[in-house]
Amino acid sequence: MGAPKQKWTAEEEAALRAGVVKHGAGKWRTILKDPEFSAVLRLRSNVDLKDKWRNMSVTANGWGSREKARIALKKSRQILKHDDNPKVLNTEVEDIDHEIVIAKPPAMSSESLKFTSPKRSISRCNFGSNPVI
DNA sequence: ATAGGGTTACCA
DNA sequence: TGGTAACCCTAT
Repeated sequence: MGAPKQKWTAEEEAALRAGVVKHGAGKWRTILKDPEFSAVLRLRSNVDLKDKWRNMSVTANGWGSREKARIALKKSRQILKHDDNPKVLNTEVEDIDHEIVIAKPPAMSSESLKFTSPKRSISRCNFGSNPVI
């Protein structure tokens, strides 16, 4: 009956950040196995790490909040049937910069004396390799 | 084991 | 009452 919800503390967030910066995102199991982080993330699970990282990335981003979650929640607060989506023409690609070097959803404590990246602004080097016409 | 989705609880 | 944070379950 004791389940007062485990609120994440700065220590946990720091360990999570360090783990992702050291090993990389998606390697929760490895991070959790690390004795250094396991000291703090000892009661945490791989799912918890992913959950926190997920919530953090979404909350500290362009989304005023977890709008996606909020919308899905506000929209119908319950999973709708698969409902067939006409799926008109869609030539848009998902893009998405894949992992690697994509860490640090929140802000840094006090470092980065060069890159002043307030958030994650992965400016692509322009892929439209279309040299004139 | 990892990623995604959905649900619940707590706080403002 | 609303929004945010966390936890559990399912699928890949």
